[in-house]
Amino acid sequence: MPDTIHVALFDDSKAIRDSLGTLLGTTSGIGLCGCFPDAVQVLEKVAACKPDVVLMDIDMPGPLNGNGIDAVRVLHAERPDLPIMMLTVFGDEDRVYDSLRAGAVGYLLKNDDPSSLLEAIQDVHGGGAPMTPSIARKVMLHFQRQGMPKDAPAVILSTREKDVLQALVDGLSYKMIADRLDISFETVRSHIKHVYEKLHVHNSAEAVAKTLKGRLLG
Amino acid sequence: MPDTIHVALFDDSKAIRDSLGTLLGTTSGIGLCGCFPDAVQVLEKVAACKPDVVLMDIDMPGPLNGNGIDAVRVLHAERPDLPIMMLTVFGDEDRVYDSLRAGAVGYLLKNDDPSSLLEAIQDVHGGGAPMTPSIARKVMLHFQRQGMPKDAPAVILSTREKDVLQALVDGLSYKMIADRLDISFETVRSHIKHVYEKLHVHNSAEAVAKTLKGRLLG
DNA sequence: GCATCAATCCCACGTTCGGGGGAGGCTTGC
DNA sequence: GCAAGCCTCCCCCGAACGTGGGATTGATGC
Repeated sequence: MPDTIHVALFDDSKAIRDSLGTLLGTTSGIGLCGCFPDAVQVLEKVAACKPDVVLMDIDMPGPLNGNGIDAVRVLHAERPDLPIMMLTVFGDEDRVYDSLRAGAVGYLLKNDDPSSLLEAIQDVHGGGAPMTPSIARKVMLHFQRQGMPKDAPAVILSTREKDVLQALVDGLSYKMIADRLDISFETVRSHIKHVYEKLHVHNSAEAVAKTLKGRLLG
Repeated sequence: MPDTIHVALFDDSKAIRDSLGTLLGTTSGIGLCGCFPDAVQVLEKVAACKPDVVLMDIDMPGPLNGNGIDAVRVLHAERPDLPIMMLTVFGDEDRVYDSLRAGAVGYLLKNDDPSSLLEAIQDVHGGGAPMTPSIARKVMLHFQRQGMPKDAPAVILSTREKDVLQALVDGLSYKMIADRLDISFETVRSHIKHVYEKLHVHNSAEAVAKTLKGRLLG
């Protein structure tokens, strides 16, 4: 049966392993080729059972610092073409996001209904990346941030505006900026107000982040 | 009615405008605030009808080089917080992908059933980014491509301290950080106090700068 | 058992920011 | 000439921040 999708499952919860394992093992078109309570020596385990798709619990205790994300990093580095899907619970978006950065291609909720799970596995095996809109949005933000390689500068700052922005990046307070540039406190505020408008930000931290990530300054 | 989502629709097909417009106009919780056959002067049109969400046909003729993607670019540059969703047909993945690069946050198929459309609009308005697995996978590839070289941490932050620091980099206020991490405002302040001590900084701008320059976070 | 530390929460206090105005002088370009 | 943009300065005012003290719980380590 060449069109059977072989799945390896990593989860420290026996209940999950049992229920998910049974579901996967009894579904036509999908076969459970390995089932593990931890991800130590994940490379060896994967090499042994040769899965097409890996399901990895996002929250697994173990020597790999307490979750499955490091296992994803290791596995993805070694086997970049092997799709990994995270198992998680509702509301754990930050770690899902970290997992995606580590190399996972998607995730599914442990309490999704069976048909969704199977559909997601087929999506992944078929080259897709199932994710919810809110996760997708986080990915999009980072994706678009570097979307423009060498395009227009996008934001045009005046000389003085660049000066105060640089000073912000250097961690100076408004008062210290005024001193460095030898202008009044109010002028500093005025420039910063304009910078915030142009960058579409609302505080110094965001301005600095956008500046450094977008290389707005020399 | 503060909980009504105001939608602006751009599509050159009268049939689509009529059917979609009627659907949106008659759904409670959603209001059609503008409906246009082209995207010329898109900024003015949007400014006039003040939508919460923009629906943009991906394939619209006009002076803006033949599709709605340039309109997205223009609109997103000026109004980065205004979510734009593309209207497309099945199998048009490359242009959907281009749209996402241009700043759209999601897309929907013109022949999706009405409930999916409405759900997607609500997703987008709620900060999500609805997309299909195959589109998501394309995004993921580029997203993971720019894996960063990991240097020495130099400074050891606890898990929670990294969380709040990341939130600072994202431009959030203390209040918003408390909300994101589901902890109290005071706890956020406490964590940030410790982060500042460890990084030897005295404000958020400096902390963000040191973080991004030193690659202290994943 | 005890020390340590991370993580959570609280209070008080002054300082700093952020956003909303406005205004005058200056150069640049149409 | 006049609009537009930049640079400079000023006011008000509320919200947010930074720093100084605490406290409690739980896990970890010796």
